[in-house]
Parts: sequence; structure tokens; C-alpha cells
Amino acid sequence: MKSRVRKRLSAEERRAKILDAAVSAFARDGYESTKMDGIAARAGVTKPVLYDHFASKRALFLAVLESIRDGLIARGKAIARDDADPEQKFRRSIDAFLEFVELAPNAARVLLTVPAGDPVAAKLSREVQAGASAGIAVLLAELVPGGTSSWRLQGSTEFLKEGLHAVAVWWLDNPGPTREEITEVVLDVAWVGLRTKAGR
Amino acid sequence: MKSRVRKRLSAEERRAKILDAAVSAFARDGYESTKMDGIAARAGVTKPVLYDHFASKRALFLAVLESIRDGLIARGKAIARDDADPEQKFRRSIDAFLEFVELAPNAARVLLTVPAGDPVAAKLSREVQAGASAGIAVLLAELVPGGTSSWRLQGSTEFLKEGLHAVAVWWLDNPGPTREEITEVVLDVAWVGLRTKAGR
DNA sequence: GACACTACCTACTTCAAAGTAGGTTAGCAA
DNA sequence: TTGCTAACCTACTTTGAAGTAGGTAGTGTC
Repeated sequence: MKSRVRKRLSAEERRAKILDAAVSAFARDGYESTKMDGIAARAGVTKPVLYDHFASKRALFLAVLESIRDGLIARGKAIARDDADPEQKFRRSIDAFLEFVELAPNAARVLLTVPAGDPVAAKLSREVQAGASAGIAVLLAELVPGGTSSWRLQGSTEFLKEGLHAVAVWWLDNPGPTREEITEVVLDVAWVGLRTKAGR
Repeated sequence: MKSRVRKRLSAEERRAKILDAAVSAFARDGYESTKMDGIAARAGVTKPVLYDHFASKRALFLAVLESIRDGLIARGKAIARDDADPEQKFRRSIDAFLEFVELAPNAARVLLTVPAGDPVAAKLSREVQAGASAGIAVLLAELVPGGTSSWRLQGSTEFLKEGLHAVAVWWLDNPGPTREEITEVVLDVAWVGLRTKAGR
């Protein structure tokens, strides 16, 4: 039974492979249902190796979230440049987010699924989400009256943010439509408003 | 140590108390983090008594969901009556849902928090949610072109449904505004549309 | 070619929480 | 009073997954 040829990677390579395996695993099963043994198997090693690189399951999850966040920050810079036209700004923000979902579906799933069981992990998750959707709040602040901390603004932000997240998840599960089409759906509801559809 | 006077309730009374304790417990901590011992303590009994009434944690959760659903069905009848004006219909639906949230906050929290860890429990949860939000889909079907099964309709429904859920949860955590005000926020975004706010 | 470093493994412990076996006693009925 | 039913208990087993102890063997360096 010595037929198995062990591949020995550098610490960095192995760490990258583990992170990669963890993203797919968390994306597939969610934080709670993902087992460390499962991640290890995907990464082609055994469990103790995981603990050589990450102190705990939570630490691994945190590292995954951080790598996702870093990717988002890089992407976010592209949207930041100011546009005079609010509609263009709005559309570009939605579209940029959906582009992230399209290009990194696993990362998107992890980002959009807040762990329910572990409060600490949930907090981390929400923090990264908050950073990612800060753009929406800024955008809305210009449109909603009442100052940055008004409940109107907060409520609207919550609605838009989670609505957008839900559409993204739905799109991941039903990958028929193109990104442009999904963007259009979101704009139709939130930007144009349903009122215009009702013969009035 | 015999000072404790045991209260002996009928099966139905005890069952009701357990269900009640379970709703608060699930609402507070979520499905995964809620312990059977904790529910038992809240209900004033010990764990085996729970298992005299419910076969498993899942079965108990299911019973809780069913009782919530029954409450919703009763309430739903009030909204069903047809209104000619789509805006009124829309507003009344949103408002009825928020009224449920206001009157039964624990039930609402349980309904709106899909368990992440247990796939079976998650499925149950989503089914009850789907029933509760079927009204939204019907309502949208009149406004969104393309037939009942079009991706436009599904995407819009998802957006509205989860947006509304998110606002409800946010409202539970930030109970400042009145129900009418929250309704107005939702209508402002989804019915009127943000476009009208941007000087155009 | 020998040494050292560390990636990697097998086989274990720990722990929390679900679920259970079996006995005890309240409360009703005759 | 005597007994039966079932609501309730204490104390246990089971399970499943996180985390660990301690050893083995590739790989670059001298």
C-alpha cells in the first residue's frame, strides 16, 4: 500500500490550496455543515495539516472571508469614480456586484450566506458584508432625505441590500439570464418602481 | 430538598407551553444554537418531557413552523379580498405582513431566519416562507410581463420578498418607527422607485 | 551523504448536545 | 384505600465533529 506518491508542497502553496478548498466547501454546504475533514479531503491532505495552517475552523473561515473581501476591495475601486448621472451610478454599482457574483460564484455564496450557528463567525460575515455594501448606503444617502443615520435611510438600505443579495443567490441557482438582464430586473423594481407598470 | 412543588399539567397544556418556549428560544438563538435543554428549562420541565411530546428537535421545529403558518393563513384571508387599485393592494399586503411582525415578533423571527445547518429544517422553513409570500408573487404577476414562470417574475419576487424580510428584521432590531412609516419606506423604494428621488 | 527542517500522517482525546432507559409520583376513578 | 395511567424525573448512552499528540519521511543545505 505504499503506491501513493506523496506530493509535498511549500507552505504557501498548501495554504492556498486549503483556502481554495475551503471556499468551495463553505459555498456548497454553509459554515455549520462544512466539516474540517471534508475541507482536508478536498485539499488533498488530512485534518492536522489544516491546523498547521489555521488555528481553528473559525480562523479558517475568517481567512476565507478576508480573501473575499480583498478581492472585493480591488474590484470596488473601479466603481468609485464619480458619475454625474445617479442612474448610471446606480446601474454600475449593481452591475459591478453582479459581475463579482458571476466571476467568483463560490466566493459570492460564502459572502452572502451568514452562518447561523456560530455567533462569532456570523459577526465576521456581517462585517465583510457591511463593507461590501457600504457603497449602496452612500449612493442612497444622496437620494433619501433625513441624514445619514435616519431610519429611512437604514431601512431603504437594508431593503436594497438584501433584495440584491437574494436576486444574486437566485441567479446562482438559476443561471439562465445574463448579467445585463438581472441588472435590468433590479433596476426595474428599485429604480423605476413598480408603480409605472400598473396602468397608472 | 423536597420543597419544590411539582405542577402537573395536562398533555395539551404542557405541549402548548413547550411550543411557546420553543418559539422564544428559536427566535432568540436560531435553530442551530438552541439547545433542547434550554427549551425544556424555559418550559419548566426536563428534556425527556420534550421527547414525550415531540419525536426530535426537528419535529419540534416543524410543529413551531406549523403553528406560525396557521396563524399566517388566518391573517392572510383578510388580505385576499380583491381591490381594484393595485397600489392599495400592494400597500395592504405589505402592511398586513408588518402587522404580523409587530404582533408576533418571535414568530416572525423564526419564520424569517432559515436554519443554515440542518438541510431538512431549512427546507421546511423555506416551504412555510414560500406559502407566506405566495401573495407577493400573485401580486407581481399582474405587473411583470412574461408569464408566471418567467425569470423576470421570479427575480423580482425574490428581490421584493427578501427585501421586505430584511426590513422586517431590521425593524425588529430597531423598533423606533411605526408600522405605517416602515410601510412607507418599502413603498417608496419598490413602488414609487428611487428614480423619482433623483432630480429627474 | 548526512543533517535539519517541516510538511504530512495515523490514531487518539475531548466535548457538547441529541436522544433514551427505566424508575417515581401526581391525580383520577372505583 | 387501592390501583392504574401517564406526566415527570435522574442518570445514562450515543454520536459526530473539533482539535491534538507524537511520529514519519520528503527536500533543500552543507
